[in-house]
Amino acid sequence: MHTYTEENYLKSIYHLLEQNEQASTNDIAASLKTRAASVTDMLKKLAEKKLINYARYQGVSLTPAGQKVALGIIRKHRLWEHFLVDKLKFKWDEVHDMAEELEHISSVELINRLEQFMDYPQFDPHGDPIPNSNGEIKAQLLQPALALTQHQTGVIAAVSDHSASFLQYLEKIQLTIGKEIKVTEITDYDLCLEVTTDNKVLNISREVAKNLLIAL
Amino acid sequence: MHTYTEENYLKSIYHLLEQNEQASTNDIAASLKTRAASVTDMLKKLAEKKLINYARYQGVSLTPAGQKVALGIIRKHRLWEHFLVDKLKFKWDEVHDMAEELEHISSVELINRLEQFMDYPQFDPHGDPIPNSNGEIKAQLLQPALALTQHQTGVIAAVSDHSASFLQYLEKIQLTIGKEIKVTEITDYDLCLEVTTDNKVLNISREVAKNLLIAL
DNA sequence: TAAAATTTTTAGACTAATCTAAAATTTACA
DNA sequence: TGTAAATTTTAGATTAGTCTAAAAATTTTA
Ligand SMILES: [Mn+2]
Ligand SMILES: [Mn+2]
Ligand SMILES: [Mn+2]
Ligand SMILES: [Mn+2]
Repeated sequence: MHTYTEENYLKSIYHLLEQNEQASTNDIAASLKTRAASVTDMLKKLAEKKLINYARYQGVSLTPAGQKVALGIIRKHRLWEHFLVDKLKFKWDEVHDMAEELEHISSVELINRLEQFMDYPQFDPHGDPIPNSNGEIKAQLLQPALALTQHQTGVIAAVSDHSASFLQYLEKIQLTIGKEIKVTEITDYDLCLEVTTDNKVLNISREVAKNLLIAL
Repeated sequence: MHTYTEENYLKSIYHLLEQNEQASTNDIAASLKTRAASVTDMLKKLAEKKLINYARYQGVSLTPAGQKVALGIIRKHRLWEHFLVDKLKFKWDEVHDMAEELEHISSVELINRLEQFMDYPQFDPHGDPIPNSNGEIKAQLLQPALALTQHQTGVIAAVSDHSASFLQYLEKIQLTIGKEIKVTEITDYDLCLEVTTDNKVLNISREVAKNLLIAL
């Protein structure tokens, strides 16, 4: 169908447009660890195949066809991550690189069976929603823990930093998906939040609170 | 480590040497659906990397390093096939093409966990032995059902034709792995064998009997 | 054992994806 | 508003893997 590389470009563009409302040539290059000149070449090719809308110097958007491909890859990535954690007992910080390979396994039937085998999970190990087999994805209503006011309570639903070091840190301090936290104090002078969970009191930096997403 | 293509060449050479004691340039080209000229190029590259022993016009053999890579790919192929049949409930004639892709997923830890998840299976769905994580593989003692004499009994252990049509036929007549069969009559004039299994009498052609492997 | 047939290798070209360096265009701001 | 800075595109090369056509080597066979 499409090459491994084309799939990665489409997924990358999708993710950039999720956050930035803009997917620039340089941003795509950075996210794929390649060069802007290479990106321009590929954008022409993807436009030729009607997977993106592209005009020189004007940035890109995904066509419905391109969006469908991107969501198919994201669906596979997240279902495989769920499998690795739920069935093979990997930790949530260990699965991303394996899923980067597994997401390109072409069979749609395989991924549908895998989904059934795991009883139709709705979220991946990092709290991200899993698109269904029609490419439909539930928008999540989330806010950073940083936005919580004093004495407010919330449930950790996802993370916005997927780096292994951040995930390992959260694991260590036991701030994982599903945990309820209460902001017991906000200290202005040292930029930290005091949160309480499981009757334990923790101090987390504003940087950590920014990347910890709370269900609305 | 090695490219997808290099891995396929090594696996192909391994399988050819299993059967033929010779892996010719043309045989490799046929098995990989490519051209002899392309094979020669790749053989030079694999020799450069010390994965095969190669001298112009003299054919090839695998070095210990090449053998190890080949067995690693075969291990992954067979474990994934077992997963697809045992856990995802695919039929034995449906899994080969998916395994051709999955065998190139690089993580060794992933395949070891998958093996553990399935309780260390010894054989894939077609009766082929699964190499262990050290690349050791048990040699199977098998003979074609065709070699059975009248009134002799044997257990079906594997197949030597892996085509979907052959596997579907065996499924239909219920001659599957593990079944005990007894040769009740050998008819010289129409080239068929009469076999009895589960108190049912079946007639199978010599071609089918040739590809049905019996444990010794 | 020499010609014929077959197999294998070489030569030269093509595609997908990448790169560096330079040119073109857009954006920022003095 | 015009110059400087940043971004993006083009030009020209490179690498892995593939191809066809032709040459070289081996094997078969008469
Ligand atoms: Mn991931
Ligand atoms: Mn994830
Ligand atoms: Mn197979
Ligand atoms: Mn098999």
